[in-house]
Parts: sequence; C-alpha cells; structure tokens
Amino acid sequence: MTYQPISSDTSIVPSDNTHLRTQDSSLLKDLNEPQRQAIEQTEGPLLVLAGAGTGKTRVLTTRIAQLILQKKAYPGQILSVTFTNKAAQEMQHRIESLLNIPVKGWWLGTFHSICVRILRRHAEMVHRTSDFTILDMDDQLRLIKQLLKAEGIDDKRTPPRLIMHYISRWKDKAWLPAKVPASELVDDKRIILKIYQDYQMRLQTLNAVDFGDLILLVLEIFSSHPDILQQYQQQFRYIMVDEYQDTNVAQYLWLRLLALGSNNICCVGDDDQSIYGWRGAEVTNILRFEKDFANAKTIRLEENYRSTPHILGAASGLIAKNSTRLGKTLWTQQDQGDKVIVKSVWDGEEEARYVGDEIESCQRQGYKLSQNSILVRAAYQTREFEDRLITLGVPYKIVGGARFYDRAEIRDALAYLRVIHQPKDSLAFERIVNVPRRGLGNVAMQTLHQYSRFQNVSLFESAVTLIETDEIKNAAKRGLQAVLQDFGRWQQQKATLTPAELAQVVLDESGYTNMLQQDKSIEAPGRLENLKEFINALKEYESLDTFLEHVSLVIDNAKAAHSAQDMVNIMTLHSAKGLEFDVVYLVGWEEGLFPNQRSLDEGNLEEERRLAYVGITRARHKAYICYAYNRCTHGTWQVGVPSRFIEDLPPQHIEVFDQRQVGKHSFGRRMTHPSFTQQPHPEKYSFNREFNFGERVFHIKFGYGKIRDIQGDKLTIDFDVSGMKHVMKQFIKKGVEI
DNA sequence: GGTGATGAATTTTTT
DNA sequence: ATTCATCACC
Repeated sequence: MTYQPISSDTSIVPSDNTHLRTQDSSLLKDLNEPQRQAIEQTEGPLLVLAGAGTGKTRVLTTRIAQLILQKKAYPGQILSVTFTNKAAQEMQHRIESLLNIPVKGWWLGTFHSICVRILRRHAEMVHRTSDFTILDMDDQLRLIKQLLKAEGIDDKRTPPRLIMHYISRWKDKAWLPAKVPASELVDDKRIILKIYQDYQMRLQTLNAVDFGDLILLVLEIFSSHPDILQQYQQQFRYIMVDEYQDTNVAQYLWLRLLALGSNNICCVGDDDQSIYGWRGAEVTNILRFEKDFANAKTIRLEENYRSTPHILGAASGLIAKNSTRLGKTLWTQQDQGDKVIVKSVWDGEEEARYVGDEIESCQRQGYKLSQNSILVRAAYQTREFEDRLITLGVPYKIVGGARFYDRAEIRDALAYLRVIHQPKDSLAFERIVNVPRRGLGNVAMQTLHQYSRFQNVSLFESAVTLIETDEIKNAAKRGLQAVLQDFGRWQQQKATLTPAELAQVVLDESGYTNMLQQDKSIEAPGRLENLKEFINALKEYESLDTFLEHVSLVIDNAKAAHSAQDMVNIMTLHSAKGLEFDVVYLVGWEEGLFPNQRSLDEGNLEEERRLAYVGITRARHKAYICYAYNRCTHGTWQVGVPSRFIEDLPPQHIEVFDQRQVGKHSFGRRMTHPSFTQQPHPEKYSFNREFNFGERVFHIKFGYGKIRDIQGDKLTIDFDVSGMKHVMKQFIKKGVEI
C-alpha cells in the first residue's frame, strides 16, 4: 500500500530549514536528564509520568519541534491531542515560537476537534452529511425531554438529566445502545436504554451528533472501514497525547487503533492528577499503559520547578495515602520557604475574612493580586469570598463559571443562526420558534412534534408541510407562517451578508431586539449589551459555518478575562488544574464538603484526595488550608469536622493555627489568636442529621412516618397518611418536633 | 396562552 | 438561600 496523505492542508517543512531555528542543542538546552530522554526517545510507546510543575508542556512541544527539525516527520504526520482548547492553544503558541513557523492545519487539537475534522470527511458512513450539527448539553436535554414525552414516560421517575448522564457515561465507555451490557440493565436502566436508542435514531434524523458521538462515530468508521483506518494509521507516524490520565475508554480505543500503525505513541500524564473520573475518565488507562503497549518505556519527570519543599512535602505526604498509583517522588532545588498554613475558623464568614486579610497582607509583601487564588470545592462556595472581597474593595474574578455562550439570549441568537445554517436542526428551531412570542402554544407545538416524529422529518419540514393544511390554526398559523417566511428570506441573505450583519438583521427582523427593549426587567439591558458583544465577536468570522463550529467546539471562557486589571482569582479546584499561583487558599476542608458527601457515600476518596493534591501543588510560595467549625449550607447550619485530608498532611510541613486544641490532631502548636470564648449555640444548629432505622420522623409535606430504609442521604419512609415514599434526608426532621 | 405561587433539589465541568 | 420547574389560575 502506498502512502496516501489524507490531508490536503498539510503544512510542509521547507527543505531548507536552517532559517527556522535554533540548533538542536539550543532546543535541548536547560532541560534536565529525564526531560531530554523523553524528547529523544521518539520511537515506540512511551509514557511520560509528569508530576505537577515538572515541565510537561515544554517536553511535549520540544518533542514535536524536534521531530520536525530532525525530519522524522512532516507536521501533517504528527497527531497531538489535548483535552481542552486552552491546552491546545498553549501548545500551538509554544511550537510556533520554537520553530518560528505557523502551525495552522497541523493535527494538533482536542480529541473532539480532531474527530470533527475526520468525521466531516466521512460523515456519510455514519449516515450524516458533512454539515452535521454538534449538540451541546442544552440541546441534548431538550431532545431527551421530547423523547420521554413521546414514549409517555414519567420524567419524575427517570429525570432527563439522569438519562443524559447515563448516555454520556455509556458513550465514554464506547457503548452504543447495542453494546450496553445486560449486567448494566438493572432498575430504570432499561428505560434509559430505550431512550438512548430513540435518542441515537433521532440524532441521525436531525443530522446531528453529540460530543460523545464525535469520538464514537469515528471509532465506528475505523472499525467498519479498515482501509480508512489504515490511511490514518499510515499518516500519523507520531502520536502525542496530553493529560493521558483523563482519557475515557472511547478515547483510549481510538488512540489504540491509530497507534497500531506506527506504534510511536507518547502519552504524557500524571495519575495523581486524575480528577475527572466522574465524567468517564479512567485512571486505569494510565495505570496499565505498560501492559497495553508492548515494550513501552516509562520516564518519570520528578524535578519540580514550581513549589517550595514544604509545599511539595505536604502534597506528597497527602497523595502517598492513595493506594492505586504508579508512584513518583517530586523534589526541588528551591529553598525551604514557608510551611503550609492550616487554619481553623469559626464559620464561613470568618473564613472569608481571614482569607481577605491574608490576601491584603500578601499584597503588602509585594505579591500581585492575580498571584492569589482561592480554590473552592464547589462553585457555590465562591459567594462568601466575593462578598468579603467586595467589602474590602479588592478586585477579583471568578474563573470558569457561567460562560458567555451559555447565556439565554446568546443561545437564542445562536439558535436562529443554526436554523438558517441547518434547517434540520430541530432543537434550535424549537428553542426560538416562539421566542419572541408568535402565538404558538402547547397545542401547535404538539402537532408539529407529532408530525415530525411520525414522518421522521425535522420540525422545520413539518412546519412547512403543516402550514399548508388546517392542522395548525389561527394565531399559531399566522405566527408560524410569518417566521417561516422570515427564515426563507434570511437563508437567501446568508449568501450576501457577513455573519455579523446577518445576525443583526435576524435579531431586528425577528422581533427579538424589540422584545428585549420592551422588557422592563432589570436583566433586559444587560442582555441587549450581551447581544451587542455577540455581534462584535461575530465580526471575526467570515462564514457562518466556521463560526458555528467554533462556538460548539472551540470557544472557551477566556473571553471573560478581557479586563487586564490585577485581580484575585476565585475558582473551583477542578478549574485550577494546570494553573499555578504564588499564593493559594484552599478553603472549606471539612468532612462532607471536602471530601464531599457524595464521594464519602460512594467511597471514592482517592479521586477526592487527588483533587486535594492538585490544589496544594498549584502553589509556588504559600499555601493556606482552612476549615470552619460551623458551616451554613443551603440554609441550614451544620457542625464542621476537619477534613481527613488535614490529618494526611505530614506535621513537619505544616503550621497549625487552631483555636481549639483538638488532641486527636497534633494541632495547636502555635496560637496566633486567643481561644474563642464563644461556644456553639446548640439550638441554632441542626444536630439531628443522623437517623436510625425504625425512627419516627416528620416531613413537611407527608407528615409523620417511620423510617423503613436508609441509603446514604436517601430515606425510605412509611408515612401514616401517604404510605411509602423515598425522601432526601435534609427534608426530614425528628418526629418529636413541630 | 401568560402569570404568580408553590415545591423540590442542590458537586466537580470540558468537549 | 436560591434557583428552577410545574401547576393552578386568570
């Protein structure tokens, strides 16, 4: 078989490449020995176990640059996959500055963007056309709700979110409906599978795919068309994977298939930083790399360039408590630095005050605000810190969080553009067909849905057909007719207008702008502002197609960081992965919060501990760990027990400031504050969180009953009046009160 | 078909 | 506490 490049857009290295660099030696300058080995070991399977802050990205990018300079491969023959767009962009920039050539058209991107590229070429093999739509979670949920309705299934018993979750997890495992094992199908899972089947069929009709499909359908093509697989295997002489510990089964299978060609696969990752198991990532992929790939080599990057020895020591001691790990010993040449500060506080409010004070103190010591980061376990924890920083007048930003493109008005605008681009996109059509109001109510929508299901056509096509009949009446008919006409006109204009102009026309002519102008709620002006910004963002794009693809796959929240002001960062531990800060505040280290209740219930503490490890290793100079004795969550006060992770920290690397000399922990070696004279107010806090089998309890709606079963937070209660019910623990009170 | 009241849930998040 | 969804009512 002759080598056939699949890619027409492959960049070629100029034959005289002396001008684009830099000697080999300068590329490898300043690398430590394991780093150099990882770069020079180009042939065969290689696992690079890269601890936090050990120069992982540098190794990856230098390795790619080296392959090209040594003419081992053309850029088009190197496949480099990452998880996030941010990581992909970072790699692109660094390679560009290493080689001084643009990396446009290279096979460097996220799993999903690379799969889209492949899938668009072979879409017909999986019954799509190349302009298929990529659904996001909003669309998925909408679709699932429709299917439940069509099947007449109660969405209380099988909530759409739960179904979506299972579908995603099954896809992570590369299980299309036919492959879901029988052992999986207990309880309501049969119903979920039925919906999954409907869902897949519906996606085909809609010419759509979801995120999981991007990987799965490519896998499907590879396994049903060996010739195509072979082309890609031959093309990709070198494969590089970032954050390998985050791959799911489907991605693993995908990589395996491609790597069967050259066998040159280099996976970089850190088993200790695997924190995405809850969305399908399999740590086992990295744990068994050496078994999966024959003659695999493993190189450990253990010299840390980020943190002080005390911070590293605290982190290492903590992670050592995990049993399933490959094992690494991080070390650094840096000076000792400060010990990790472990600080107890009375409650969440004091915690926020303490952190605020320390931030100001660090600022006085010369640390930039942007070098301070508050890391929370759950997003809702950010509020107390925001309040405090506002009071102090300290600028801050929430990293991650709600994204621009998730806002309702932006999604509406997008939905209009999606329908213009792809009328079969029924989910987009459904979203905006009655926004602004056009007189279409439940009845009219039901009629459309029924016809669409029955005829297996899109909602748009159904609308076009039914408008000629008397199925839809009066106001609904007039409204629908008008909007169909509008869409016909906009589709014409798509050819002549830029995406930004088109969007402006659509928003104005559809009445959307007008609707917001009439809206006198406080949010309306902000929404109009957002739409302006949306139009502005659109100006960067030449065609609607490329824009829509970017929206679904590439656009990240980086946009929100437009203000260049020096600001404190607040974010979840998850979104902190891959980042580093001089000073890190790890807050809310209490049992039930961190580790959170769910992990405790499921006994999944190792991943939670890895999250703690990720948190500590973000810090360059200073790390603070806080826990509160009292915490108010969801409106109820609970007594806080210090996180078990605090006990995992080696005493020689921490300094404890605890108002209570809790003997069990070796706390209280040094006191900065006098002990609290305050005592908890028992009547103020709910101590009755624990229930026993057979106990008499009270529910605000169902009244009195007896506990028949207890499963974690879920209780089964036989109520006097309404019989057996499953109820969450927090809605239950001891039977004697009220 | 639109509006206000009532009830239930409530991690982590990228693509 | 707060948000989101549903349901009764206009």
